[in-house]
Amino acid sequence: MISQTEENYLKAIYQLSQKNDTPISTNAIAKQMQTAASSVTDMVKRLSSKELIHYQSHKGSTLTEKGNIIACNLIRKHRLWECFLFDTLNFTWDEVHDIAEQLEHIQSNELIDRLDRFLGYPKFDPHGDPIPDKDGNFVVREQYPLSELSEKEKGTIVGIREHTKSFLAYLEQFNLLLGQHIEVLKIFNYDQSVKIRIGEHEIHTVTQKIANNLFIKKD
Amino acid sequence: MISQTEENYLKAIYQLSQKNDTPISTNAIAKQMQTAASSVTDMVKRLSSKELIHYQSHKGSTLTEKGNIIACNLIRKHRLWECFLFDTLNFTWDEVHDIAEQLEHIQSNELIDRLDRFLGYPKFDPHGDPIPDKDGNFVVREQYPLSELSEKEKGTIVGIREHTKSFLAYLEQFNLLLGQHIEVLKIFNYDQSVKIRIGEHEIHTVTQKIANNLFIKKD
DNA sequence: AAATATTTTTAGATTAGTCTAAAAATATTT
DNA sequence: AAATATTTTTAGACTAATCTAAAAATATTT
Ligand SMILES: [Mn+2]
Ligand SMILES: [Mn+2]
Ligand SMILES: [Mn+2]
Ligand SMILES: [Mn+2]
Repeated sequence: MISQTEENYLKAIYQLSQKNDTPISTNAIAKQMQTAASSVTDMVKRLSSKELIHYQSHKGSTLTEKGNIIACNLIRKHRLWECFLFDTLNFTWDEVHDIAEQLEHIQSNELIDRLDRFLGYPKFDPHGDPIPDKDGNFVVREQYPLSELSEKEKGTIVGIREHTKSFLAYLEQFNLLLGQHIEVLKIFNYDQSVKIRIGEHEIHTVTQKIANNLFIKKD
Repeated sequence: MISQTEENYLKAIYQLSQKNDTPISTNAIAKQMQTAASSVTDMVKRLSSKELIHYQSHKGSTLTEKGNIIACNLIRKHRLWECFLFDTLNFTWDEVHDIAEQLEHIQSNELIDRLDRFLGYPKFDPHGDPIPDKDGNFVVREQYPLSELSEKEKGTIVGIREHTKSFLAYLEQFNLLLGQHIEVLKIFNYDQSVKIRIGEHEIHTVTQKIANNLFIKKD
């Protein structure tokens, strides 16, 4: 059996591997998990002996096939529970993550299958992140950071790069929610800020930082 | 903070206290929790130091006000999750308990409030057991074991005394499910077995043991 | 009341997961 | 190439939760 703690380490390694193609350093895991590096060394040895990761002293860790399946399934469970919390129980998108962190560890394949069916086999979670199917396949979607669109281009908000509470709160404030239609009205050369129309009426100018963290599907 | 293990001990003590009005013995807890008695001694000392139970060496344990609130809330969560699994995800009543054992430990009052609302504030779980409200109040229901009904009496199945898989499987087999209307046709003096009509047409004779474990609300 | 049986606690060990401080290995700068 | 800085591992300790075996306390039988 695999413990919740072990699962969390596998997930951390999985997530760090998305950004980075090289083996994941002990320090990087420590930072992600908010633990001491020495704790990580202990844990990667254990995970390695269970053949869930490849680990070489001083050279970092990568998931094995087995480890990858577990991590991917954890992501699947996390995101399906986020859908449930958002769609069914009407939590807001900034509230769902913390509860899903707990729910993702519930052990029952049947439960996840039935939850998936109940939710209508969603392909994306409330943050626009793709939900892998049972075999770990993700839907890929053509999307661009808002900062890469040109003036006059139109599209729909489909995802976000950052998931911090403060970013989510900002977006909520200005109604920059998933599914909103936007049009790029003007790009200011001076600081790369972007003036957009949100929905039918609202006009708002966002900084380059915001524009960089908002994913748009072009119409 | 209180750990899942501590919660499970509190629940065990709570449940044993329902049947028994005296302090709960270390051995009784050990049996319920399927652990060594020495492990229980360690744990009751810890729970006592946290003021969740009253414990005196060699004299047993009882819940404090604080411990009782936690245990009761755990029961509430367990039963609400069972409702969700049964009503919303269409699990059968013999499947829900094991998954609810895990779900009951999810920490979020907001989640339970919303789940309660979503389910329509149910008063009883899929086994007919009452669901305490936020303040720990249970609905009391006038019910009798089938074995206490007389010939010709009619009623509705509203609960069960035993919760074992084999008992649930038996009841399912003969359609003796919650909400079914029954009528006592004949009580056999010889072995106290009871011939009943189930619903409109079915006729079945149950042993005294079965009759004793089925709760009926008289019409 | 003494002997015997049962229950409960203590003693001592183990495992998972964590920490701090020191040592060792690797990377960077001079 | 040597000195310095950074990263990683080791050493040793701690807590929660568990166990077995032995000791102590309590209950039952004779
Ligand atoms: Mn999340
Ligand atoms: Mn998400
Ligand atoms: Mn149950
Ligand atoms: Mn139940």
